[in-house]
Amino acid sequence: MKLKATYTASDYENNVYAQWEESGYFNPDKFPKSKRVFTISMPPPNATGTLHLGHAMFLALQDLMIRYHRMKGDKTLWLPGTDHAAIATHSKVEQLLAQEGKTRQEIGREAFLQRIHEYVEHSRNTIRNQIRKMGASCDWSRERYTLDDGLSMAVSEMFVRMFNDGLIYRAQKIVNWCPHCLSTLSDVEVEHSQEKGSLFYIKYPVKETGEYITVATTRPETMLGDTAVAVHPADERYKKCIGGIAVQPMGNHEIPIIADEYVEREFGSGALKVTPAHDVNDFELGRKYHLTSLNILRENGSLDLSSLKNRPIDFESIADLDGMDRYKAREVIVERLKEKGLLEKIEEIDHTLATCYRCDTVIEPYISLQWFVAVDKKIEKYGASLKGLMHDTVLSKKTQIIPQRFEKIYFQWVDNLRDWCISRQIWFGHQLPVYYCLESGGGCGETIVSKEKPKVCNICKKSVLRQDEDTLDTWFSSGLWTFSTLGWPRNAKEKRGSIEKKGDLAQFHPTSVLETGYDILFFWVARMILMSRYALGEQPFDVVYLNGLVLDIHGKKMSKSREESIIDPLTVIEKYGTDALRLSLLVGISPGNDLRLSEEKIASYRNVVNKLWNITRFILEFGLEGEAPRKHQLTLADQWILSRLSQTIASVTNHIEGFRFSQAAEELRAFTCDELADWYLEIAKIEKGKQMVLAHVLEAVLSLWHPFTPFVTEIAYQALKKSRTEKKASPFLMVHAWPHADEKEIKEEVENEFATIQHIVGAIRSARSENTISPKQKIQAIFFTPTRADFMKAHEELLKYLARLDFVTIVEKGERPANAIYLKVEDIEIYLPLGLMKIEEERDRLSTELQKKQELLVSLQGRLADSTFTSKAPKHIIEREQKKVKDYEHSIQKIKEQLALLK
RNA sequence: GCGCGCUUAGCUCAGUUGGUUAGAGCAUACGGUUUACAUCCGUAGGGUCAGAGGUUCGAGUCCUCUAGCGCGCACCA
Repeated sequence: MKLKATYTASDYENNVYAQWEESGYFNPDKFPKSKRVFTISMPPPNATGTLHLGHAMFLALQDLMIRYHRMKGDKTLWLPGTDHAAIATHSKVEQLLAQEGKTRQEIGREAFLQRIHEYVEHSRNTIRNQIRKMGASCDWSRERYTLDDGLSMAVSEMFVRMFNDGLIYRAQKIVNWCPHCLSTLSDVEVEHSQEKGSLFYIKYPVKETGEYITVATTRPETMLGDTAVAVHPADERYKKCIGGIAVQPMGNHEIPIIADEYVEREFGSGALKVTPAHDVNDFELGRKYHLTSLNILRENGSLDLSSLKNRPIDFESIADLDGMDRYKAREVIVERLKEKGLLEKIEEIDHTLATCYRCDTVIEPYISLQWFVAVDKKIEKYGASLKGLMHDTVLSKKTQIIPQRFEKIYFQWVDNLRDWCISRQIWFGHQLPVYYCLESGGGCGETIVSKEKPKVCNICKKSVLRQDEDTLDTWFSSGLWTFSTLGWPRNAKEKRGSIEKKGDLAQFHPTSVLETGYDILFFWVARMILMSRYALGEQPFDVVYLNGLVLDIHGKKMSKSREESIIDPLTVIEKYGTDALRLSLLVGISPGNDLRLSEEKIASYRNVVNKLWNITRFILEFGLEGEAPRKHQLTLADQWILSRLSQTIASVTNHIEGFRFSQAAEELRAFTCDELADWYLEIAKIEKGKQMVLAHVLEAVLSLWHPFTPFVTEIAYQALKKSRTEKKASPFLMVHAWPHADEKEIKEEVENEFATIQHIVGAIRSARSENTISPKQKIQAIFFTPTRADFMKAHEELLKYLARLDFVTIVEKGERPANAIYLKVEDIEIYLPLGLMKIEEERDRLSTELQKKQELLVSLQGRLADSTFTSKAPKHIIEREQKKVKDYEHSIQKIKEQLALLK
């Protein structure tokens, strides 16, 4: 195979992926003998839109782990899929409909769902192909979708079980309502943002005294639903009004003035209007004081005054507000209050605004009959509540979170969790497995919770049953993801209190690692823990690795930033290759910390990929059918690279096991570029007989890189394979054994000796550069070494070549040359006698070095003179410092001598 | 209000259990057609590790406080 001089990823990647996929090695069933199992459930991308850099990052991270474990010989499953993402998909398709001038209500539930399914099928295909573009080696044969029959069945099963255990209930409560999505939202789906807003001070006449009581509110439109005014019982200002009647001026509604310690005297006017139907706290007050709840909002956020019609108020004066949008109504009401002289003032304040996480619409607290998961209720079987199970899973380290600081955040959230509202009023999703026996059909009104639609009511035996039209929170089904995808409940049998798993569920659950962005820790990770502990009594995963978010160069979320700063994965893949993109998302990052990605960074990793390519090209051009050198024929350089390779294998493996992927890659890059390419391959150009070592090192290096840059390494490996006649080659690098760190190859002495060579060469190169001696100009060098003349002689040719020397003299004793550049490496003195040398500059250089060394010596001597240091520091630290003192003293002496010679 | 994170070279960021003179990539400067790679090679410059205090023989690393930035949670209308 002839390789091109530069690696052009787009020429190869699609083809390589197709070969991998066709080979069947993505499927763990191909590895029946493996004992250890490694599983990742892929976080299902939404069934909307396309792949963005966040996806690219998690795909890169997970594929890295998956490929590493597969090469290690583990039975490795990466299960892909997509999430129906109820509200997100729903509103996306509604938007598309709107472009055609239609609404979902017009076309009806059936037709609308059909439209969604068509849309989802199309975008799922797009997503699948984009996941392939990233090189993700997931098992497509096990791909799942949250609305699959099996997964839908799991959802119903879970709902019924939780209902039967009393963990799911229906109740009338204040919920978060999104007037745009026309649905409830759970607490996590509400975002709180600090905004500037107006606090309106409104005067309510007090009936008894004819005076006014001023209330403060940010939402004047809700005053129509006021059923009380509340003050603090000890507030002197209002004491006399307590028990009286205030007149809500919009419609002259007479409402009681009550006292409760909940009211903060310092905030606003110290008096609070109570609107039980539209505020959580007011709802509580309403319950406490048996106040009426007046719902005055429609689902779309416009005013609904029907509940006021038959009340003793002046309805006519407000009738025109009916149907008006909440914000318009706010303006109108404020205007009218102004006219009546009842608006005391408007104060600008900072307050928190609750918005929908999907559409940014301001949510309304809304009284509604909804379904909830009880998180505090004790479950007999476990002797703990769902909240307790969630807390325990992380506390007891059944699941470990990386980075650890998120454990604290997790606990804080779990411990403050309130019951989870799970019913949604949208059409797309899992319809609740709840049936009502219709009274209108002559039935008893019973609520029946059942996986299948019952034929008749189990109480009255009437058969007019209607399924609840609501659908479940999308995170309810996502919560089951780790086990519903593995065949739960079919693969789990409960026997005498314990659960017996079989099939995929037995093999792959609990999964090994859950890797996702920290932004869905609560939405998803916590819910999976809840569901798995409840359904299976075990954690869904042993480790949670949380990645940071990908930001643009300005530090903004890509999803929220301006168009021009968005990097599209497909575009950069086309330009730089998938491997380069993957590296840019894997290196220089740490878990839980955000990443600012620039195109320059991707380009720089494209260069690393290209380096790998050229290393392969160079080695292959050597021809690899050489004779294996016997051990004693290995040169210093050979032994050195083998030693360094083993060290690198050990270190990279260790870092990957410890989830320090960035460090693993950096060490690998340092080995590959700085040691293998810059030193060993250069030496290979003059030392012959390196074929076996080169092939061995190349194979190991490609293997180590494979989880990071699967494409280039696979192509290189295939080329390597072709140039060898070795029988035992693997069909793909993807399933090649992970390199083994051979401890016998690690030789400290060899590394030290080679380091000496490197230092000598480095010193000479540096001196050459400082004296602007062209690299092509060969110079001569004199080495003075009383103890290492043999060593120097042995490596004379190497030094000549690397340091571009034409004449070398090695002497053990005698006079030092005057007027030469003086260098010293360990106990080897180097003199570069040169006419070109500038004496003044050399003197400056030596003086600077002398001064630096002297300063270091003084500080070292000070440390060693300190008895607390010598008595408390460990022995090896002290010895190291003592050795350094000796070295410095010697160096200083030599530099002084040399300075004297320069006169 | 409670909590978390960040602050290290011009830029983007690493830095596991405290221990050589704190690292990388990019950028910059200088020099280079050395039988892979100019997507290259060699060399160099560049840091009071945000500030103050503390623990320690020793702190970028541990503790306390302060400042700036970012984020999460939270029912003050």
